[in-house]
Parts: sequence; C-alpha cells; structure tokens
Amino acid sequence: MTAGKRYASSTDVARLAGVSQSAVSRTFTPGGSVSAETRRKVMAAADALGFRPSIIPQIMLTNRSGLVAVIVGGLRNAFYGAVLERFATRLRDAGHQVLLVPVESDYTLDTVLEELRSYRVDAIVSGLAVLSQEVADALSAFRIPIVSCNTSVTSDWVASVDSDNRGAGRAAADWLHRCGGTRFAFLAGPEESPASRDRLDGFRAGLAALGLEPPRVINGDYTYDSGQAAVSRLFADGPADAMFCANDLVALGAMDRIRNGLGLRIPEDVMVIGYDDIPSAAWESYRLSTFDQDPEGLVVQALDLVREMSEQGPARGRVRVVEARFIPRGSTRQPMA
Amino acid sequence: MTAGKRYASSTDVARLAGVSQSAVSRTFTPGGSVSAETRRKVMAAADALGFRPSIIPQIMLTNRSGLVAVIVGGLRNAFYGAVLERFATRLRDAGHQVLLVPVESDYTLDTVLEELRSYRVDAIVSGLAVLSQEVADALSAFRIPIVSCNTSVTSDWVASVDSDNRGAGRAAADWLHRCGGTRFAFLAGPEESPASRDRLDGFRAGLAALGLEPPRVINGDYTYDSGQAAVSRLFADGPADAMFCANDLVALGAMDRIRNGLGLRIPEDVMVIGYDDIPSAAWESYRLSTFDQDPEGLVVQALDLVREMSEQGPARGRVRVVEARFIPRGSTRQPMA
DNA sequence: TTGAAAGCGTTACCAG
DNA sequence: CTGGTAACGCTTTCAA
Repeated sequence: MTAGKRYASSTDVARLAGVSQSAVSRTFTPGGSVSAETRRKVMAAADALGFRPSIIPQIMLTNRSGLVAVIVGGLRNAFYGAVLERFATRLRDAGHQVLLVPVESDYTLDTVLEELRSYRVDAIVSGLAVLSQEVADALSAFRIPIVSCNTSVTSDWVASVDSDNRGAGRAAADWLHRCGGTRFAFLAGPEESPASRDRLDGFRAGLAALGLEPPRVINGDYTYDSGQAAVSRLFADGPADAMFCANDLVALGAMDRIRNGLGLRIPEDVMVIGYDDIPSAAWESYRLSTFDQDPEGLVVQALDLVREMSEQGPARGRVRVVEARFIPRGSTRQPMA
Repeated sequence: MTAGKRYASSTDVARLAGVSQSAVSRTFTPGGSVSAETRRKVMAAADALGFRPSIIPQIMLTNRSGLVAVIVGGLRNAFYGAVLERFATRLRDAGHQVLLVPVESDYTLDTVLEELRSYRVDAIVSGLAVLSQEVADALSAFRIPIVSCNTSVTSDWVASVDSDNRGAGRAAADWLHRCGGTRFAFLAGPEESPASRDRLDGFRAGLAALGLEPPRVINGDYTYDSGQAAVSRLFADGPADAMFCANDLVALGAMDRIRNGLGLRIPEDVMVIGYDDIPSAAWESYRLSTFDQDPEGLVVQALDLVREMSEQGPARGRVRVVEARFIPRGSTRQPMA
C-alpha cells in the first residue's frame, strides 16, 4: 500500500484560517451560507495551501463515483476513435469522468470488471465488437447499467444500441442491383461479430427479395489487410462485380487490391460499398460509397440508455436502433433509371 | 447530491457470515491471516450479497487514487488512437486506471484540471499538440506529475517526451536532396505547435547545411483537408518538387491534390515525406515515405517519467527524446549514388 | 452564520 | 487467528 503525498485538507485550511472545518466545507459548497468575512479568510488560506476539496469522501457518502467506464477493443479503426471522442466529450459535459478500458479478450474483461466494480463505476459503455449472450448475462449480475454498442445482446442490466445493420444490408443490395451489379459478394468481419452478421443477413435478404443469387462470403477481421486478402481469395474463385464490405477499412483494402492487384477499375468493373464513413472513405483516392453510422446518434442513444437504466433499474430488452444513412460516392456507378 | 444505490459493505458481509468486519477485510486482503473456516463463511456471504471491496476508502487512507489522466485533443488522427491505446494498456498493466480527458481548448483545460485535482489523480499525461510554457507553469503549481508529449515545454512538475523532430527534419532534407529534389516546401501544422516548428527547424537546418535555398512554408492544421489546401496555395505561387509535411494526414491530402488536382506524378514530379507512419501511410494508394514516431518508445518513456516524478518529486528540465526512424516508400524516388 | 459531531467503508494496529 | 478501534476527508445535521 504505497502512500502518496498528503493533500491539504479542509481541516488544514480551517486551522490556518482560524475557522471551523465546516466553514471551509460551506465555502466550497455552492449556495453554502458563509459571511463575506469568513469566505475571504477561507479562500486566502485555501490559496496559500493549494487546497481543492477531494471528491473521494463524497463518493463514499453518495455511492456515486461519477465514473463511467468505456470499454474499447482496438482503436486502430478510426471509427472507434470518433465514437470514443464523442462519448468522452458528452460524458464530461454531463458531469461524468471517463474511465478508458482497452480490452483484448474476454479473459481480460473478467479481470477488468472486478476493478471497475471496486471503483464503483456508475455505468459501463461497451464498444466491444464481439460480446456474447453469456458474457452479457454475467455482466448483468453486477447490477450496474451497461450499454453495449453494435452487438444486439441484452440482459436485465445490459441494454444495446445498434446501427440499423439489416436495413443497411438491404439498402446495399438494392443499390448495387440498381447500379447494374450481377455477381455479389460480402466481405465479412469476424464470424462472431453480430454487426457483421446482421449486415450480411440484410444483404442476403435484400438480394433474395430481388430474386437474385445469394452473395459469396469471405470472412476477415475488419482490417485493411483482411480486405486485400479477401479480394484475392474471392477472385481466385471467380469474379464479382458488386461487393458490400463489413466496414470501411475492409472496403479500402479491397479497393486497393482490386485496382492495383487485379488491374480492374472501380466502379466500372467492380463496385464497392463500405460501412462507417470513416474520414479516409471520403479521400479523393477512394471516394468510397458507404453508410454513415451516425456516431452522434449512437452516442446520444447510448447515454440516454445509461440515464434510463440508472433511474429505472433493470428491465429486459432495452434496444435502440440508429439509422444508417447511405452516402453514394465514386466507388459505385449511377443507378439506372 | 443524487445518491446512488447502496453497495453491500464488508459490515453487511460480516453480519451475514457471523464474523467481524475485520475478518472480512482480511479475507479479501492477499496474504491476510484467516482460518479456512472463516474464509469459507465470508466468501459464502460475500457471494450471496454480491460484495466487492470498494477502493474508495483506500484512496482516502493512502492518498493514491490509482487514476492517471490522459489528455487528448482530437482523436481524428489515427496516430493518437494508436498512442492512446498503448498508454491505456500499459497503464492498466501497471495497475492504474485511465481517465480519458478530451480537451478542445486551453479554456476547457482549466475547468478540467480542477476536476482532475478533486479526483486526486496520481499523474497526468498530456498528448496536446499545443501547450505553451505559461500553461505548463500553471500546471506545475498543482504539484502533480505531468508528462507532456511532443511539446518540449517543461517545468518543475512538467516533464516532456519528444520525438526527435529536428533530427527527422534534417534527415528529410538530406533524403530529398539525395533523391534529386531542388525546390523544397514544408507543409506545416498550426504555428503554435512546437512539434511542427521543430520539424521545420530541422528541415531548414538540413537544407542550409547542404547550401540549398530555404523551403517555402505553408501553414495548416494537421488535417487531410489542410494538406490539400496547402498544395493549392503552394503551387499557385510556383512549383515545388520536394515536400516535407508536418504529419501523415497532411501528406496524404497533399498527395491526392498533387495527383488529382494538379495532374502531377508522385514521386516522378513531386516527392512527399510525412510524419507518424499512421496505418494509411502504408496503404497501396499512397505508399508514403514517412517517419515512424515509435509510439511504443514514446509511451514507455512517458510512463518512466511518470514513475520517476512520483518517486523523486519536482525537478527542472526532464526531457526524453525518442528516435524517429525514416521509412522510405514509394512517395520518394531512389537516392542517387 | 457558526461549530461540533456523526457517518460513509476500508485498512492497519493492537490486544486478546 | 480474531475482534475492536482509530483514522482518512468530506457533507450533513443539529444546536447555539
């Protein structure tokens, strides 16, 4: 138990100012009743001592730490950076502190959760791409409000915010068909990723509704490299001219391989659609058609769920869906009239 | 003062288990002396109540919160994402919690600091691109170990970790010259950014040492868009064939504008060098020659400084420099023998 | 307006 | 090994 340096306490300030400790506390409490004279003496002493009230005892008294944990799994993807930044900003505006928790595996998650519990975090927001129902149920046992982004699992204390993955999948199918696509493919994320699965489900449903063949599917891991590899594997098995990708990074890797590796043109020979609308998607070298996941809406809904759960306690099936907006750019052709 | 839900306390567990509160505390203390029987009873009661020891009272006793604040200003740049992730992981491995603090302006910083003080954070790591000496001195007054990345300012309680910006600038000048560059330009970050200034200083020094003309300089703000705009302004004023950019994002924007806007070839007509080695720099569409800022080294040095400051207290001029490694790729020609 | 005192949940110390 | 008690720094209540 290494000890840190002792901070000036309200008692120290009181002694120096020649007033009671209560007076100091009141001085620093908005609306506290203190005479101008007392306040002056207290402030002078506080300045001299560099005093700032600690929030720690308050936490003990109120059982509210003001801490909200945000769990992320890999910040390589710029989309998570954007979402994380929004979470952090909004949480702070709402008077919370943000505990950043990077997690690599479910194993790490267990360890980490115990720590979060001992810090008495008020809520947990999870941006984990992969979260199983089992883990969600285990989490629920802690009776702490948890919001899971883009995983669809819920439990008593676990709510979920989803992008409209299925709807986007259908829209992608529609669009690619209207633009003249005939041989469809889906470059997936990890098999366990609910978001990737839902996007694929929607894509399949959309193609089926149009009476078209189901897409060929290549699995990957949401990275640029996996997009490149997926294209190689895909074309080794036969050509495709309309692909929907589980996210933008995969799509960008795919585009580069299609153009530089296969020597095909985009969108003339192959059309590509991504997901997320990360900044690079708009860059001139790519002009990737993609879905704006509305990170702002995602964050707003997530925080609203946190609030709702804190106030109302446990309940099953809390799910919010955020619309995804299609942004047509140069990686798809114009739809035919 | 909204109250949260009450957690089970060690007293609750003690009552249920029919032992003293001390016994419960010992059971949860590694190496605490408790009989097997007592431990069994305690664990049973703890499980039933969902008890987990709070760390909050410990913080009061030890004056160590275990919290380290990481201040970031804009996660749009993938480089910061990579660095942040490393900080978070390593800090957690070292037994700390990471408080993520997004800051937009010096004004926000003031507010934020008061909050961090009341949370009794053990240390602050700042990744702010812009940090003035004045702010550093003000920070120092809090007597909390602060490490500032890539800003070179220091103070009693403020240490700094820098990439070897000057050295890299010189290396860039050398390389571009050896590859046949004759008209040099520097696409800068914000004027107040010490990192950008140092890179420029080095670049200038390198060119001067070779007896070459000083580079033309266009200011920007570290974004892709500013890279595009900078190229337009630069060429409106006359051509350039060798540019060094304050960071990769700027360089990528510049490349796109050079190729698509001006119709020039890279590296045949114009050579470009960036800084950071973000993932997109390696993408096939760019193959950007750049400097690897060694984020791992940056983080390691920063955390070592945190440790040193915690142990030894204030001292002036604590600076660590991390080597930047040049990575030649396709955006520069081959050096002439 | 003021000061005294209780209480929050834990660990460390001490006597048994 | 066990249980009682002090201490941490704050806010809140209560009397003065």
